Amino acid sequence: MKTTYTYNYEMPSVAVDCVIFGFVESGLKLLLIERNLEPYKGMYALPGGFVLPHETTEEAAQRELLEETGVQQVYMEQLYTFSQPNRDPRGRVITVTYFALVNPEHFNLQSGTDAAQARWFSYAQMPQLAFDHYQIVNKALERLRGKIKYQPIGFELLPRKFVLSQLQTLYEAILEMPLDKRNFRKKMLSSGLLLALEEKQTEVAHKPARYFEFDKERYEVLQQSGYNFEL
Amino acid sequence: MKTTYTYNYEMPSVAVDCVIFGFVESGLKLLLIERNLEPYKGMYALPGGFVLPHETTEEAAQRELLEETGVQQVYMEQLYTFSQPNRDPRGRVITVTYFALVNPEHFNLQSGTDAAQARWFSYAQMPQLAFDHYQIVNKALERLRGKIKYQPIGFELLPRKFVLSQLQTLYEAILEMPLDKRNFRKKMLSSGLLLALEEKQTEVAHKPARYFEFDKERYEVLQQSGYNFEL
DNA sequence: ACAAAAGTGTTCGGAATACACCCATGT
DNA sequence: ACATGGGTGTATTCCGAACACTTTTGT
Repeated sequence: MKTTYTYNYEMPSVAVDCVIFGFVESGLKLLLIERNLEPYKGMYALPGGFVLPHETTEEAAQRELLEETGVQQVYMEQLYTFSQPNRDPRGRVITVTYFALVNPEHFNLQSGTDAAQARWFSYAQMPQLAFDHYQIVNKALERLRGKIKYQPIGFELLPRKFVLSQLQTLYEAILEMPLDKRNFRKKMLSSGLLLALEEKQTEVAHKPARYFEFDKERYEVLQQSGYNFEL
Repeated sequence: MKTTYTYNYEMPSVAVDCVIFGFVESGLKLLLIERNLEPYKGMYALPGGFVLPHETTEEAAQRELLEETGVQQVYMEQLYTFSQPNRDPRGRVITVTYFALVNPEHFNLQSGTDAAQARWFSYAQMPQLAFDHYQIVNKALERLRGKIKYQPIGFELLPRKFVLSQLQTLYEAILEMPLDKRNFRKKMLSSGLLLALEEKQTEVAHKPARYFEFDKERYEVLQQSGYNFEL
């Protein structure tokens, strides 16, 4: 049941693009790919591609993410749909964008794969981007900042076990403001979403910190009963 | 520079659908249109249609809203993009949805126009809907409820001048919970976003209430300086 | 011993909540 | 005079913000 259709430049096609955030070297970074095809060959762009006939846009985003970076099973959420008629010089392309939070533990940019062309950039050091991707990144950042205040999504960016100061550094990086250590700990610990592990840091030149895990099951239970995480 | 591309599969087409909320007869209602074409002929559905080649999805939504209901210049916001491959029996249609808040003052369902087939329904009395429109309505309600707590969008649903009890009734209808009168007034008045008018109600069989206006300019100024409305 | 980050409590002010009666008008 | 919704103040509780010192480890 393969069919061939011809269409002229006026018909929209539908693509997806992903804004992938990672917390790398204590900073919030996003993943960009160097384009090796025209248009915008050689420029950096968001990972993405066209939606296939049998898949939802969500599935397309997951597939592209996997193909281009090797990452699977990440927190992903629909961001916004961009539809300026001239946003792609090849013709009318409407793009449904997603933002994803990846945990560096499950992630390695491997040479020899498609992901080899991918690099982490901080927002400040980001190069000029292809298409309207700069706009998309801005929208994603806005959403991430809004979201982190009332949903515990920060954990998606950290390794499974982490230390409270890492979590605080992450929040400070996203919100771009310093937070008070005692108040931050108080709020996090009292949320009941952190599972204290026995394990502590070793080989650090200071008092070793306790490791914690995010208690996802607990969060889901609490959510059912109308609980809402905040800050 | 017209180009022709060939694809091996059917390309999706792109539509828009609008969830239009109105505050009618002291209740939150949404506007549905009876379909007079197959598929789902005779069923109710959200107003919407296909995106034209030269317009953004936002423009398409505004245009459809105007064509089908005669309303212009309303608060409108992108909601979500739905892309289940089988959501439309005619073929692959991806729909970008919007939600809109209309002020009944600027709005009349006129017979003799396209809008004649439109009717207000409360969520509870809503008939079965065509396509996946029920899902879309649920998403819109969720968004409306989330949004009204931290953005002063309630005013978009009321006439230009209104009375505080109307505003409270509206909030109660959206949030589906009773609110304390004194606390509600305190918060609203202290927000600085309400402009007290000299005018009061007339011909009411009780103490006449003062009219207020939403001070939109003030809100925009406050927003610039980092202010955030809440509840 | 020193450097470096972990860990810990209390005070204060402002906001959220709960709550009940008098007022102005039309009938 | 009565019914109807408009309009008002206070006491209490809870939460966010500010703030400094001791502990544990490695070097």
